[in-house]
Amino acid sequence: MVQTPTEESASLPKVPIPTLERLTTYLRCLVDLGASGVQTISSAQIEEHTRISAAQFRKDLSYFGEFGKPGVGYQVSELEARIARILQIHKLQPILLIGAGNLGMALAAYPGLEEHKFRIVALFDTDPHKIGKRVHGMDIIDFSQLGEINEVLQAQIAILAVPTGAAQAAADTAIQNGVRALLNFAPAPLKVPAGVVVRNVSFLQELAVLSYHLTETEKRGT
Amino acid sequence: MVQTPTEESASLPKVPIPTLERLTTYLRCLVDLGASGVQTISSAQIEEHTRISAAQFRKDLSYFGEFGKPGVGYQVSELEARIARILQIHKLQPILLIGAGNLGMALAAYPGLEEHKFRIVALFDTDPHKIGKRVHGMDIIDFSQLGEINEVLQAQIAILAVPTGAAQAAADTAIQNGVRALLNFAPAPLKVPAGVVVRNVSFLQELAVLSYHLTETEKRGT
DNA sequence: TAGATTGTTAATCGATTAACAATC
DNA sequence: TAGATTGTTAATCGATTAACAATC
Repeated sequence: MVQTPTEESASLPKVPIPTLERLTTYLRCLVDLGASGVQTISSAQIEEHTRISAAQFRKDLSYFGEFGKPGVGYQVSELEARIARILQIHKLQPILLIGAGNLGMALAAYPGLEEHKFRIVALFDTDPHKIGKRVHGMDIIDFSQLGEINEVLQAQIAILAVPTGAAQAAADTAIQNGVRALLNFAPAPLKVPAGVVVRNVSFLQELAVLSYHLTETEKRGT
Repeated sequence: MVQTPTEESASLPKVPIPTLERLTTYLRCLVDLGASGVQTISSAQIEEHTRISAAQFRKDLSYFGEFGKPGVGYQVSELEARIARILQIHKLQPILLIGAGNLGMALAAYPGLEEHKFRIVALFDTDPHKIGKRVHGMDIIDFSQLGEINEVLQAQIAILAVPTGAAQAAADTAIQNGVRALLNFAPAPLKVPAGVVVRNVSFLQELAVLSYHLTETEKRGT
């Protein structure tokens, strides 16, 4: 397997979103295995640990090149490094956090982010009572200063933890100032220009799906 | 259109998860429209508001019965009520919240839950420093008392906002005491018996997908 | 070489989109 | 009746699963 120069770009085979989501699961599994001294693993072992089928694992990796040796398996440390690189979290990934309410604060305090090379580098709010306060080693900054701040920080990812009504405006400002990817916690469908990616997280949606299944399983059981 | 007795059960046509997720979007849209006095809407208007195609909307509804009148459209109030019923949020849906850390507290404080008929009825933790404290009108209860508490409360949904290492044990206890649906914030794949539903929320997964797309859009752009 | 396990191709499954007959 | 819009069927698209030739 020769290290082709444009391994991950080439002809852009369009990676399915579910594949990208599973990549983080593999990565976590590899980190754990590596920490416990395992050097080499097979796709069958990945299946045991993650409950994701061996076939699915191999198919997922195939979007990005070749990673293993037939008859042998995968080298844990190499695979780990390459997946991290694919997800752009081999180096620290700076993030703007907009909204210093309950959710924003909880996210700012979440240690898992740093472990995965995501770092919240600035925390914005519009509430004068909050601006200037220190949270988790960061000052809460006036949202109107986002532009000048991000000229320095150059973050491309922003988390929106603002009320529904403020989400679109916050997104617009972020995008105007260099942000190209948004994690949106407000239950409002954002309009963004081409080239900007949005992922929505909705607790209500998740709970509603669960709630529906309560009746479903009831019926099947009876 | 005759109101068949078992409209939503019948032959269990297996509703796709994406359909259930979109149901909450329709519901929110209908609530908004209803509040602004709209009586009747067409699937085309739903598309305008939600960016979900009219065809998709009609297909989604078709899993649950007939809701509209050809040539006329849908009655907002009726459709709203029926979707709420499908999702089991026409009545208050009680929820146990396990873990009173930053995330747990933020969720306990989230007003959106009550608006959608979800109510956190008890908040558990194992930390003696937290037990007994009052948060948002609720006492933080010793996790070991979950069983006796839920004998009274009879909640079937639990939110797990605990550290990764504690997730499986917390899930097991919850399930032993009547919980049949879990919203899991820990990045660990839970093992649960048949009949129990789990939804996982992973900020890291979301951020990783975004992070990947930064390079992708770069390449396409160039 | 024989056994193991990969990467990939083909078959299956499921969800979305498009088209249209039924009906208000 | 003519126009609008539904619910459903068929066509398309995309992701997952299974099978296997290539290869260490």
